[in-house]
Amino acid sequence: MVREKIAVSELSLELNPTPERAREIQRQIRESIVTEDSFERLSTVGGADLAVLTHRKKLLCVIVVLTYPELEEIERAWAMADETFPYIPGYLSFREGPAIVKAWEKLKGKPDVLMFDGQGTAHPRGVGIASHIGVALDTPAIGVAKKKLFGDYEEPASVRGSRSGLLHPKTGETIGAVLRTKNSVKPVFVSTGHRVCLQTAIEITLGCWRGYRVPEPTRRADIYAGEMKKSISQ
DNA sequence: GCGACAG
DNA sequence: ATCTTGTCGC
Repeated sequence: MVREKIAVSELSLELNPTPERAREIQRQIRESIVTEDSFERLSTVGGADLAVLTHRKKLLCVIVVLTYPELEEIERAWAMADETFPYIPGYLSFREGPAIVKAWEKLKGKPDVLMFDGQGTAHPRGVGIASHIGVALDTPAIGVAKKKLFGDYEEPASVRGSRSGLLHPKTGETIGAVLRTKNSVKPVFVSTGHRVCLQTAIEITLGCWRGYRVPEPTRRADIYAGEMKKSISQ
């Protein structure tokens, strides 16, 4: 069983996989995704985001850790990784994963749940970045994307907290939720990453609200990544 | 062949 | 993601 965990981690760290290889990795990762709550406590929430250093061909990842539900920052870590994979819809984790894992390893304390700027199970093959990295790190994770990648849905009511199901186009299975985090503002797409059920992922997303559409963990990480990028490229 | 298409 | 000023609405 220990051997298996190590094997999964190695899969996630594989760089520059061919399209076929990437699909094979996703098939295997998918089997390890846990869609039910599996964590002891929920007193901290982490948020990860990246900035691209185009000229240096590097990806800068920042992960912030906030207390929950107070949302007070207790740690911030960052790391840079070479840009070894292009952005291809459906394969985002292969591009951003390396930088995220490096930043994760720099954290003194790991958050109880990690929030990603992207999909979890709301993915063509059920393995969005939140699920892929969540499994690789074997940590609770949720996906909160600003746009849809896959699935059918109806617009949720305009009042904050309203939601509608994000369904698989073929099977009709619920793969995520379209959630209104702020009145009269475009909704976000929430889905299970790993070890957190959809219902809990929605609750956490709403619990991380500080008045903006994007929840605090990811929003803060995005701000810090942007500031760092600016100071570095000057 | 024509749209859709996380960051 | 990134490039970018003003502008419309609550």
